[in-house]
Amino acid sequence: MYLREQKKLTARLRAVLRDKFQIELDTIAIEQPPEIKFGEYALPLAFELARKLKKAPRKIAEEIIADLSPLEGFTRFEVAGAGYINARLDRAAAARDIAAGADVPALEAPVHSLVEHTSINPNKAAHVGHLRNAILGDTFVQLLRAAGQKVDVQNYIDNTGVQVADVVVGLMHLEGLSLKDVEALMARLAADGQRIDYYCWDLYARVSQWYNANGDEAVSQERKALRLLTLHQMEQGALHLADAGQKSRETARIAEIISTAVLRRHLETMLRLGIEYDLLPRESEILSLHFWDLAFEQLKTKGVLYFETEGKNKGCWVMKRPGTAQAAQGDGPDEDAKVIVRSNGTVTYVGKDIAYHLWKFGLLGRDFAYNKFFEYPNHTCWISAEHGEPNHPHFGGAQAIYNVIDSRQSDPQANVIEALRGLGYTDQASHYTHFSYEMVALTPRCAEELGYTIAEEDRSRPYIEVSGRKGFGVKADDLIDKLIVATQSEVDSRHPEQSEAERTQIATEIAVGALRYFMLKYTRNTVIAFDFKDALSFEGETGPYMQYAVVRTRSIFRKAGITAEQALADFASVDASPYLAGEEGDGIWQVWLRAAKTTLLLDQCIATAEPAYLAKHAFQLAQEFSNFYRKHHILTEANPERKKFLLATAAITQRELIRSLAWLGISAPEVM
RNA sequence: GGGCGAGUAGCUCAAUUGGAUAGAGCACCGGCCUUCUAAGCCGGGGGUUGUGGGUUCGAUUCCCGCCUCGCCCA
Repeated sequence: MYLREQKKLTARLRAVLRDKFQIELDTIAIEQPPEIKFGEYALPLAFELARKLKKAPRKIAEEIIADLSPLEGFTRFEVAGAGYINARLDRAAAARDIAAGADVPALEAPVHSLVEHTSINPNKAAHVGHLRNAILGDTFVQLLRAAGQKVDVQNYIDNTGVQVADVVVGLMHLEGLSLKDVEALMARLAADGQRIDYYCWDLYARVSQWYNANGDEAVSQERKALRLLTLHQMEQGALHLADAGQKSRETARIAEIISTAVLRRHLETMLRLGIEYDLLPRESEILSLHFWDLAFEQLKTKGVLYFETEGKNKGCWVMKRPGTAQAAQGDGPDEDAKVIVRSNGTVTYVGKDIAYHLWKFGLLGRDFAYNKFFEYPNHTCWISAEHGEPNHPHFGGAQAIYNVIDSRQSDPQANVIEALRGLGYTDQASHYTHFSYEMVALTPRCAEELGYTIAEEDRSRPYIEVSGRKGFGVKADDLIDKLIVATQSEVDSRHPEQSEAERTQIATEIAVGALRYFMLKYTRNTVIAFDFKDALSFEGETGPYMQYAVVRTRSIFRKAGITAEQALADFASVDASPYLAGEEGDGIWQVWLRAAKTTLLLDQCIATAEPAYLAKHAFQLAQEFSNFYRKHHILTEANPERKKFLLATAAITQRELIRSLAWLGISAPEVM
């Protein structure tokens, strides 16, 4: 309702400005007055026009107002402050409208989007930083789908990278395991109910330590050479080169076993939070299907890449960095250029990423093959393959893409976008969003709680970066387990009458709600300094607070003996105007107005790629309802008409809160 | 050295993208359970928005300088 009326208002304003002043404004700022008693919309545009028209803002505002009314749905317009135009809605009519149904955002044409998130190196357990990524990504997927978009969810897997190689080195050279031994290890871990990702977490940290060789430089070099050799063997094996040899095949096979098993664990971990994927594109197929060769041709033909013949990048294929002017002729080599193909012929990460992104937009001229990999209750997650199953969904060829990748990768991401633009794909480049976010770090106190020794200079810092290499961090499953234990004891003591299974179900929903809200309440470019005290909090601005508000509405309808839908239907015949007037009415109207803004928030979150706004919206709605709940006792209301109105207030709150929470991936239990 | 981001209440964060009296949560103090679930509500204290200038009707927001911190690139 709010968004629709807002659009109506701005459309009328444009018409008035055109007729009266012959002015077209590209954007009309619209906001809410500081207090609800001033109206629902505030327009500061008279200030802007004052200059252009050489008139006092108040005078302009008055002239505009004269032509604004009558406008259906609005009762009056008035000038306030130094020249604001405040618009008042017909509250009773608006309330009927809100009760009748949620407005859907107008969609020009259904867009096919592709969201990539999670993308954890499959060599260790997921940690809190990965949770932020996956929760942000998954929430954004829900938002896009709510707006009517067709969305593919992809989780890119770097299964042939140096991090997987490190774990392979650990298995083969620290543990001295053969391929057969690794298979036996996997079977043993499975039999003991141990998590392979946890095993790798420790091994990865040990290998990283081992490379240092206690500071013995010569030994260290030797061990790092072993890492490169292993990486090389993995690539050879992935390419099925005829001369790969037995050793490479075995190394590649171990890498595949481990990375696939760890990947499966990641999917299980994320599924605990309700996060699902459609496709897992892997680097091994980008290599074996020679995506790069096709991209390289395009890049050379269009002149995006050029062969450097001088300077430090001599012998490399390079591209100019975004924002820098094309290197001037005869002005020496562009030393700042980004190397895409090294002088030894190997392709950099950015190079492979360019090829992959051409595929995402359907511009590469080649496709993956696909196999089924993971079954969810309602759909299948596919994985890239060299030779796959004949019948598979179509992936790639998206119109808009969102890459949920932390802010440290903004430089390579910018390079990929620049390459697309250089190739002439400007439309695609402008629909390429690096959905960037800051890392999750640990507070020094949290690090000490986990048993890590903290250097003196780190102790006074607000946060310490997690490091998989050092095995320093909070594992995702550990955190989820901890949250469930905490909520479980609370639910057990509050609801002894419920069955064990029901209590566990409720505890899990609350734990997930707490975790997801915790990761979503911060705006993307805020570093989260993780602390168990904050993450395990269920009071104040938290997921459970909002779930509790919904539970209260459920309880009301249970005792009232009607459903929320009925309450809204019953409200259709009520004249709410007496209950929406005056100071008391202002307070209740606040709840209605907030509820009516959900769709506006959905729009804003998508436009800015910022889910935190919706998280805040849901919290504020819950907060306003809690306030209302205390003040107005619904079930004991004597006036039957007013009771219908109060029930409707609870019903629209419930409807909009559940809708918003669902997009955030937070469910609302029956009781808690 | 270059690029990006950040600096707001004791702490953790917001601020509708330049608008009306800068708001929440936590912590602290005081009050409210015989009424729809107290994981709640109400009240209180707490601010020179890092700093110096500039732009204008108006700046936490935009521009320039400086300071501090983080990340990326070399």
